[in-house]
Amino acid sequence: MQAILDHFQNYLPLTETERELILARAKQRNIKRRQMILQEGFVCKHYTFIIKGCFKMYGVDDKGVEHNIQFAAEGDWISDIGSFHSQKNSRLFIEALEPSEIIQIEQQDLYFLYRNIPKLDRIFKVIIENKYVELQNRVLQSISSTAQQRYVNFLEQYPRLASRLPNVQIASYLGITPEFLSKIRKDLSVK
Amino acid sequence: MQAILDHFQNYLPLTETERELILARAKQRNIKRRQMILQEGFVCKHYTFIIKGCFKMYGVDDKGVEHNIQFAAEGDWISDIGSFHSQKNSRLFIEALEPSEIIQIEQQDLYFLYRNIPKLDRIFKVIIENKYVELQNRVLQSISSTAQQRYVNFLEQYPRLASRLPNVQIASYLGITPEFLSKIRKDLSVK
DNA sequence: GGTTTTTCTTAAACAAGGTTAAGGTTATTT
DNA sequence: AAATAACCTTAACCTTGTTTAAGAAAAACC
Repeated sequence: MQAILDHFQNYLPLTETERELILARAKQRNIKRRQMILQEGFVCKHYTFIIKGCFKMYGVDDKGVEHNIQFAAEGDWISDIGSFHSQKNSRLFIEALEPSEIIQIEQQDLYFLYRNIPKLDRIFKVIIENKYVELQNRVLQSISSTAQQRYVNFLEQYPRLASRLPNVQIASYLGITPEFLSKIRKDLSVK
Repeated sequence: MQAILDHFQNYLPLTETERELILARAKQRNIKRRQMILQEGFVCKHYTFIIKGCFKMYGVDDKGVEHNIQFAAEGDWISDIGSFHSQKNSRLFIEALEPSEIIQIEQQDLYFLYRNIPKLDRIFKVIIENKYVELQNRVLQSISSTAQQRYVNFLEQYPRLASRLPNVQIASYLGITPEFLSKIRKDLSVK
């Protein structure tokens, strides 16, 4: 549980009282591989912080194909922010790709923490600003680059993830078929 | 200038003192069509709020082609958040598509406001959360839908923007050529 | 109000990426 | 340890989107 305090303290120092408030409202869980912590049609009840392991967040199209919106590993947050705040049903899934350890905070608890620790507004503002910049780069890539460029870029930007994830998952993240990714990898290895 | 106070007060009420602090640090400007408020190779100095008019934010690839990352009109904020906070050179441009009126806050002034009005952390956290959700939907679309679906979706989601922008700009935003957008429009009109 | 610049469209040839199907390999599960 | 399921690759064929070029229509500028 110390992990989440350390995480916050990377951004701003916390007092002993603040740390206690947070710990009282954060719950630790173990998650099995393939287990889902959010499913389409349900409200996203938690902000989830990953201590260990790896998750994917994805949508499923009318043909039943999964499309990976995001990966998250140690030290990342994952949740469907839209559903979390609006309390409307999500159209997304969040699923463990590995056996994982997480810390979860429920919506009402997080709101309580925001009210009692104003610092947390700042911390989460900065966290999401960073995620926003990342996502914006991804949008730019997706409208301006070929699949091969996007793949090479993914390898450079997330080497740890790349070596840890099956190519099927990476292909889904890049918006291409596994077959085409296979071709790209062949082309790259020939060069 | 009242516009920016109204905007903040959509999120949370402000005291008279807070309103004065904000006004003292926000500067109003008029911008001509085609004028740039950010260019590649420069640091993004301001958070910009749009009172009237419309802007595009874009990157330019090695062939000199522009790729629109984002449009922003009345009531929106626009800035290269990454460059703004890191004070590193931006790789993006922000350019007026129409004669516009804006309010700008410099980095040091915004940081001053954050320090003196903790509420603003909350307000900007919520603003960027909303923008994050929007962007995430766009990523999902871009990895899961055809150009035609993305165009139809754009028309539905941003009807005001769609009728206000030239198709060339929309094509750039969708990640397709103007020629292909033209074909899509023809196909849609035949149905 | 006329001129220049941008915008929109069409079409043919081409490239990027998808689909289907099949076989081989590596992980997981029991 | 065997059996099942997931993963990776190849290749032929098909679809989606790009390129190039050219002409018409509409805006913006002076």
